Amino acid sequence: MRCAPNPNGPWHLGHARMPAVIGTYKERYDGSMLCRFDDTDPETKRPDLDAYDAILDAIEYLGFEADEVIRASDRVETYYEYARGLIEKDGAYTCTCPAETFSELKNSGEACPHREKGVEESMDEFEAMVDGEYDAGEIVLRVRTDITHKNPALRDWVAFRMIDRPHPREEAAEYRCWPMLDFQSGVDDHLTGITHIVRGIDLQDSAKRQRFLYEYFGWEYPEVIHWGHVQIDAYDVKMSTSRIKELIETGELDGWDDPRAPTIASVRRRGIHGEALTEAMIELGTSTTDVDLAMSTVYAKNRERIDDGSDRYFLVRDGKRIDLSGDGPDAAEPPRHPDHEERGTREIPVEDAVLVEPVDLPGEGERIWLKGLGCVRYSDEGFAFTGDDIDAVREGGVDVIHWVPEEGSVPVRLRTMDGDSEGRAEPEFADTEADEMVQFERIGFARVDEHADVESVAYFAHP
RNA sequence: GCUCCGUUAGUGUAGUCCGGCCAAUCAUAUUGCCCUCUCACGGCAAUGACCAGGGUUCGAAUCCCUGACGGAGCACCA
Repeated sequence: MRCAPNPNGPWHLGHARMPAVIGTYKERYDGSMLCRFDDTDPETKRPDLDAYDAILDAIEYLGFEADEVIRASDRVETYYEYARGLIEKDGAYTCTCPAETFSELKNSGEACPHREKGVEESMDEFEAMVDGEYDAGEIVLRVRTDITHKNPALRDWVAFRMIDRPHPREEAAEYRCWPMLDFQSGVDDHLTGITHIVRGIDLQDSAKRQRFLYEYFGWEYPEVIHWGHVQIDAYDVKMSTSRIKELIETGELDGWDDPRAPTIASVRRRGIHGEALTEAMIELGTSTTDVDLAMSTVYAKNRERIDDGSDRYFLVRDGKRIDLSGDGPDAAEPPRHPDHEERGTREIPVEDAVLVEPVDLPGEGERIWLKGLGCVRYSDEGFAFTGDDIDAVREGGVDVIHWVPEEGSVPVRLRTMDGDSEGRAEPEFADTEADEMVQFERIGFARVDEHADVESVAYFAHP
């Protein structure tokens, strides 16, 4: 099976589906995965040189490795060879009709005058195309199918066209005559021994077009299935490479890994495991209808993977400072993980003030339990220890909240899909390492990104 | 306009090919209860679907027809 990305930019979340599915099938049926970069359009879908590696990296993140990696732009001579073969079989002809003219003829089921030209003339003109003697738009090589086919999409489609702009890859910069997807992909699928093709419904007619090619060459067409588009809830940004690129250029997104971007790089930075994404993609199946993937499914799968390993910390966002008085402990020592006593406890020293989230503030005169520390009563003087024991909580009268000490807590920027929020975390949060997953109690899981002098940065993964 | 394809709970999915075992599976979501010094994890429960109408049949989510709705292609993009 093959994954045939166009390296015209880093991947968005929808792209994860292909490697997820074919990687899973490959493992299940002992198959092989080819990653073929279909980079045959230096103009409209111009390859991005950084994207080649970024895509391979994304595949690895999703939990797979391609058995073989090839680039269509390295194989142009091969495509020329098969084009010559096709012309010899009288299966293709050069055509100088302007696109619009041909389109009108085609739609009324009429052949253009070039269709009847001889093999020799087409061959000569094709060689001239290869030699770059034409400019873009002047000439194309068409596959002779059935000009009266009831489906207009299949009538004499274009196999090669001229492109003036050099390919960004140095190795391919000299070519001016480029194959279209249907030709290139069709030839490659056969040559590389692809047995099963999975692709989007937008390419439904592709298989039908390529069958004409396979017919001429006497090849057997692979099994092919088409799936619908994936949309993901939870994002305001449309899942489109060009759209995301645009938003980054205008500065509305910080980059491909901005938490608001529906990209692989983004969820990766948030600490979502590639395998969680893969599993969610697998469960979507391969139906031809459009599907909506709920991010909550991805989160649920990720939570299964990270909950056990994520130590707990307190983070207070937009903290409100409250004085603390009365007779209480000097420090709280809550467990690092409620299910793993052996990991020990955190130490949170407290002096005479704490920060709590504004929404957690109890009403005047009411009690609240500062987790790990004790019960306090709120008044205009601040919090005062009441000396109640934990039964106050067990009996249901007092809510438990998280908090941080005013002294010693560390500033944290929490980057989320809804924008950044600022807060302070308990002192030991400073000891976590970049890339570590933590759970901010009563907030959710986050990936530690960096500890800088001014503030620490964490990326919010999910509740 | 021409040509394809699809429609099971909020979301995804199983079942549809070979009609009965389907008063429809599983996951996720939501809600409630239990556990708990987190609104995590875990346990229990509840909610919620076969697009519509005809036909065939003893029997239809499953077969046939019509309609509605949705998607895709008809590019010198992939």
